[in-house]
Amino acid sequence: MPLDLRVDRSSPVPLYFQLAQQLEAAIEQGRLTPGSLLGNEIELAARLGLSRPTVRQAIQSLVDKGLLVRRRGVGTQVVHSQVKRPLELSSLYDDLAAAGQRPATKVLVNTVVPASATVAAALGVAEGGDVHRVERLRLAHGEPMAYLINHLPPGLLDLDTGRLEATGLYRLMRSAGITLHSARQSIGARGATAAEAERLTEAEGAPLLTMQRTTFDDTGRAVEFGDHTYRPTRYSFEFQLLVRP
Amino acid sequence: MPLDLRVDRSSPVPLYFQLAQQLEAAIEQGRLTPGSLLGNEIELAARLGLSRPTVRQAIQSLVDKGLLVRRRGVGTQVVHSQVKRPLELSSLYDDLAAAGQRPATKVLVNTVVPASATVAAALGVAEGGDVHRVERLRLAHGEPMAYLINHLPPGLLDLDTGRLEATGLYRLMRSAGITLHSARQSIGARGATAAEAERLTEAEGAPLLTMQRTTFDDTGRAVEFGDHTYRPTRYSFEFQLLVRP
DNA sequence: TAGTGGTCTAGACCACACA
DNA sequence: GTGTGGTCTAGACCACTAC
Repeated sequence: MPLDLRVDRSSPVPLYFQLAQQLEAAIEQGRLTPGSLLGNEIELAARLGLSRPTVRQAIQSLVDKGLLVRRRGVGTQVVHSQVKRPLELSSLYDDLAAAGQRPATKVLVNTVVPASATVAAALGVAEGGDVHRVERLRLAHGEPMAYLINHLPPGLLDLDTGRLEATGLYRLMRSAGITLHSARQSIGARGATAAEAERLTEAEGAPLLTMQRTTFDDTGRAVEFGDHTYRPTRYSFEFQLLVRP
Repeated sequence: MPLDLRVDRSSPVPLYFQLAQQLEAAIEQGRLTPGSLLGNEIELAARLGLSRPTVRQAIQSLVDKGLLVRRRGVGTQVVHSQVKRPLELSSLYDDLAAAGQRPATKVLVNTVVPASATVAAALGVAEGGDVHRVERLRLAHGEPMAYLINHLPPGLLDLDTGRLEATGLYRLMRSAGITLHSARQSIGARGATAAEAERLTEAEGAPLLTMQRTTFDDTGRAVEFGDHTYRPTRYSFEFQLLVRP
């Protein structure tokens, strides 16, 4: 049975987007099986009463997501799954909540401090100038999982301790109207210092997973610099990435 | 002075691609400065003798790369730098060579073995069936940096030890006509076992950075499963990522 | 109000894969 | 040869931003 696709021209949602959503849902629900051909663009456009460029735009967005593959002379095929979500700038809090881990946050430090050389360089502010410093302990099922140190430029955000404990930093930023654009990350490992060990209830010298990240908004301004340590027995970085064509 | 843009209609290179390349080069060379407006699409199209959709396609490709930002009612701006390269599926060998680290590879194992349960699940082959197993020690400046264990489905590739020592595994795959599509990665940390410690000239229990990765081609077939350990004093994962809009 | 990007149309010709 | 996606055109109207 052919797919039941239709678009609503009275909706404010763009036509290509409506089509892309329906195709994605069909793939997710298995109504479009991996490896199957989508049917050619011209016929699909005619069937839906759309122009070919509009149909192409819908298909292209799913190709960009890695769900479809196009081959000239062959057709458009559904990728043999394995693809779920590309790497994205998600907060640890949301990741944990999505995994059903009942995350909790304890804000241990929330203050304004003079910027160290490292922080100043990362945020593009003057050394010794004011920056927000936040230190948080992230727990799952009551067990410490990560220790998060973040620095933010002054005046960017109202960092309320209560809200920091109820949600993630990125969610706070987005709801403050900040458009996140890109981030530069470095992931490594090292032995825990005595202070780190105590915070995370590990032994001194125990292996820790570390991440440093600077996040930029769409004007190129650095909006956050994070220095995080994770207990590797409790957390690892899982992600999917697509090969640029 | 306005940008000197031009397209060659006799070239087999698509017009939108020619334009995108020139804009990207202008950004990279600073002839288009961060924050500057690109000028509206209709005028740009008229100036180049192109249609607006073609110009839009060029601009869109740079937006996807994170180099430009479009705002309705405002215009198209060059992002305030910081953006260099998105996360991509590169080989450690190429990364090291690009950083001028004179990488070297010692192939320690290159044979066919029966698939373990883990390998069989990752590659989608029968447990106990034949798979290629490759173990390599990666060195930089003569120092061990990583120990790489890879499994590949049988018959996919001619795994010549000489070529494995001269280049990276991904380069070999691509030159064999395999179209890499996506990969699923997990990055973590743990203490070194006695065997791992000896391979990497570390102490037993020393922190190691670990990565497991399964790579898929565009038909959805798993083409490689890697289990790698890195010396965190010598290597960390550095990458940039873009926020999906 | 003026200017921008966002969406959409109805065609056209070409390059490539496959039988 | 036939069918597919890849590229390109010359318009149109709309939504949002800034003044």
